[in-house]
Amino acid sequence: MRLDSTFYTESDVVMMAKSLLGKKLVTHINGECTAGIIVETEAYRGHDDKGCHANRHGLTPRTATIFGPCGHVYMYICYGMHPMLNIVVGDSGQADAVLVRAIEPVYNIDIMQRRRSMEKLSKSLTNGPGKLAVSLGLSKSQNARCLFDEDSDIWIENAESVEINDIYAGPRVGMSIFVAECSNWAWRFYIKGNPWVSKPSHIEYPW
DNA sequence: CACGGGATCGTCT
DNA sequence: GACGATCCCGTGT
Repeated sequence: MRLDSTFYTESDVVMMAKSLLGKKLVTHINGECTAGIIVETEAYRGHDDKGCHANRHGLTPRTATIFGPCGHVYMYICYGMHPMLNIVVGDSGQADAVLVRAIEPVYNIDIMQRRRSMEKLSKSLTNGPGKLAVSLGLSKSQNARCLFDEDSDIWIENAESVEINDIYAGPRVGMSIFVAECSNWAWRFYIKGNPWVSKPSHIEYPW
């Protein structure tokens, strides 16, 4: 059962980044269904966060999706080749989004491996934002897709319940600590001890 | 396992 | 024309 529009009415992007942990992310692309449990996320907030595309560039053709309605997907290409999956948070005009940084593969894992050209199963299948997007068959063509439309090719389902004590928080990845003070914000969240998390953080904040 | 460099191109200046 | 919310592979330990 895909989560309906009410799940996406949470307007606090940091709360949403934590709520998404333990949820099942499902795609149905080219007739192939694959899924993984979200184990790592990052929050990006438009109005005061220099790490957020919407803040750095304002409203442009690319960032328009972030300024659009909640529950839609913001896909963009990083470093010219890596697709990134984000979930838009907040009503139109509120330019916030959650980056999905890692999933634990759970359904049709062999198909996910094929998409990544991986013969043997290892954590490298989905322990990074570009990797998980490719494993799920996602590309920029899913940009602005609605997660709660019944005929959408990507959606989210309830799966595991994650206690607040099982969540770690730390600084986001890829933010230069010398450029902006928001690089210190502990807006990267992951399930404590999960082996599919993208990279260990040396500065971790248990609750 | 840690580190470093190269790949590669859409997007914005 | 420069710059990434990254990944992969090579090298060295």
